[in-house]
Amino acid sequence: MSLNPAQQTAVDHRGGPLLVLAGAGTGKTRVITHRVAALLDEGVPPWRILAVTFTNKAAKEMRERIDELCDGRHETRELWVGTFHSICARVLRRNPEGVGLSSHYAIYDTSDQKSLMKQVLTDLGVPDRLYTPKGVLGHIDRAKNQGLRPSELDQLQILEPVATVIRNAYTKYQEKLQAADACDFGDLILHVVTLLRKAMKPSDSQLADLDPMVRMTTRFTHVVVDEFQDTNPVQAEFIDRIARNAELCVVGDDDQSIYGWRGADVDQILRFADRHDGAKVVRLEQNYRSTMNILKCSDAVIRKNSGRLGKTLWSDLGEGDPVRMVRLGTERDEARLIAQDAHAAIEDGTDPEEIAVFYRTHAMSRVLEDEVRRTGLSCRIVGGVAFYERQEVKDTLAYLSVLRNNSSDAHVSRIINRPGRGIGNTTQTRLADAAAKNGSSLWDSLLDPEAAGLKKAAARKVRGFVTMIQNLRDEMHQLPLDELMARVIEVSGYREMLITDDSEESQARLENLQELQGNVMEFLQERPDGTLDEYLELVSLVGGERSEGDATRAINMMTVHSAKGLEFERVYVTGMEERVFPHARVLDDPVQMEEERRLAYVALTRAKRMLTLTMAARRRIYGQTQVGVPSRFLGDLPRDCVHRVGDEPDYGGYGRRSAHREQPIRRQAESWQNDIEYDTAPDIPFDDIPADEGEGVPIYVGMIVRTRTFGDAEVLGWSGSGPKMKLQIRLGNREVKTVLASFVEPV
DNA sequence: ACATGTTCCCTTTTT
DNA sequence: GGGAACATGT
Repeated sequence: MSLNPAQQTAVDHRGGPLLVLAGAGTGKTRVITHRVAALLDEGVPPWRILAVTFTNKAAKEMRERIDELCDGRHETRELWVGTFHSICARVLRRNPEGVGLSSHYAIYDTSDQKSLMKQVLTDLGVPDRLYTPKGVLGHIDRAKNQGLRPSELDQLQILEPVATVIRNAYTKYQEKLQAADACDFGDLILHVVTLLRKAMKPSDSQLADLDPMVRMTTRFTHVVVDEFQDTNPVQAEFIDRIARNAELCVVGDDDQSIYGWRGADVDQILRFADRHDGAKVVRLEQNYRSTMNILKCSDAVIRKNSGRLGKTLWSDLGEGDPVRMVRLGTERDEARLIAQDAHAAIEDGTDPEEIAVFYRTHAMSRVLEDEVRRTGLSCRIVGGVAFYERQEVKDTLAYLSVLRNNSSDAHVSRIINRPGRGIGNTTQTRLADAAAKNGSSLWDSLLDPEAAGLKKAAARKVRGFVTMIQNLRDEMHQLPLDELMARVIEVSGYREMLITDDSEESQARLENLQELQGNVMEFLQERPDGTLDEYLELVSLVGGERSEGDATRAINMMTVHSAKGLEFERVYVTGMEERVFPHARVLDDPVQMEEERRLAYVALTRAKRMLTLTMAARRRIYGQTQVGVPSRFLGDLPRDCVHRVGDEPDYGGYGRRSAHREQPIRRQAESWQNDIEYDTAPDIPFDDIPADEGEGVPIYVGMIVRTRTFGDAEVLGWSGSGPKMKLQIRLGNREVKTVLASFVEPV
């Protein structure tokens, strides 16, 4: 299939900045890959081209598709294709000294960050009920996303006295990171930007030619950025600086900006044309993915946002089936319905890989996974508890990390007593205190355990640990990576521990370690001379994305966020309820609500042929039963594109749940397969659902009740029934509480 | 030092 | 409902 005129224009444009506004499914990736291939064909050396994406998956796909297009004509291995984070890690690995790191620097993930910050807050003697590691890190992260260092923190306009605490914590946190020869995700970008800023003003122009960072700013003649709407200010600065001598082409869709919470700023794309003189703007509006019914629904949702660049997608794939909107009793029913419907579709010949189930939060995945598996289908959870987050995997990687960088306390303390070797809490605390007193690393204090005040027995155990690491370190230089990892698992006693403990869980962990070893071998196959540093960098950055090792054809399940960029024949979007999607936390913030709307837009536009939106009348959310008020997004859908399916109106309270659970779902699913329309509940999505019956006054969400202790409050949900019924209520000061229903009375 | 019990938060979304 | 951090008991 050849490119359409707009796509061709975007591929061909040369000589100035280019902004491609690419709606969902309009062939954005095609444009990028064709553009890169065309550049190569014109004779641009591959190492002068940089392509940046947001996820590793996207990077991988892009590289593969470029490879395909080039068909061996060019040395595509020399192309720089990667995520912001992996590109920056790569630059940093080559020039770490400028920001005080060694070339063995470790990359801290969220839990490493937290344990470090906990230490910082303790050192600073900050009241720990007021400042949680997570909260403080949130501020710091925000600062880093904007390219701000501790001294520039006032630009965030945090109020005193919080600002002072944050500033001190930020400063100290960076000191500790540096002492640990480590950096966090935010630093990867910010450090490189810092280096690039310095490189921009070389003091001596002759030396400048030799400075690797200066060369970095002139290296690339073509830079392409995907998903530009998701860039935050530092990332944008990084691009500007790295592309100083390059033709810059950014591709994105303001309607799909869903990472505002991570510091992404839609302004980057909205103002691109203003900031880059003579920028050409190309709009891609022909959608090759979805039927018109799906597009009309998507458009109806996104149209309500303000401040859009604006575009209208069209497709010549026909009207297609109506979008299905289904209300069910509980989240269990919802899951079951999806499982059965998917099952039926697969029996009709649909490829399971072309089926996807989306949810707003990870927590919702359990029930869905459960029911899908129960119908005998295999499913793949994309993201979620990532492989590299597993304890045994993290431990093994921590061992490897300590082998070449023992200054990272977080890693040393992670493995010092795992598997258990009798170095308990007391001992560890003593060692940590000694390290703190000497201003040295934890590892240094292990070298002289007596100095830390340890008794003989404890000191001997510590020595044993140190010797073990040192022996492994000696082996490190002689062994290939895969064998080294095997040695670590063996010598550390990890394998033995898992075998001894004969539980199912240990078995699974053992298998995970085997998978990890397979993973190293894969790495070595791809990069035969790959180093330990490179491997650890790779796994730290690949983080969330689970290895796609299992080749079984399975249904895909994921959050809406991780669905971006993907497409499926058949899509189910679950939890279409107020407080779920849109999420409860955005209800009173119009800005975040717009992002939520874009998120819904992303969800709907993933579907090619069949889109099903489901909601549950009652849903358990951390133990609490919440009443499902239909999502406002459902209300936005044009009625003539939608086919509504509701179970029989069920105005029973939660107490009747078990009776309800017996049959309706099966009946429902059959009704679909027989294509019988259910029109019994025409207006479901827009009615409030009365809740409890038979227990005196009916209770419903949004009802105002009076309490003796807290005053008037709004009912958010309930759990239990009869005298044990509990209500979740929001007080006048917005605080949420759970109280016994008997404590309140209607106003 | 480890096993067991208890409380507390939690949950938006990811590199 | 559930996992992690803390507390207490052996």
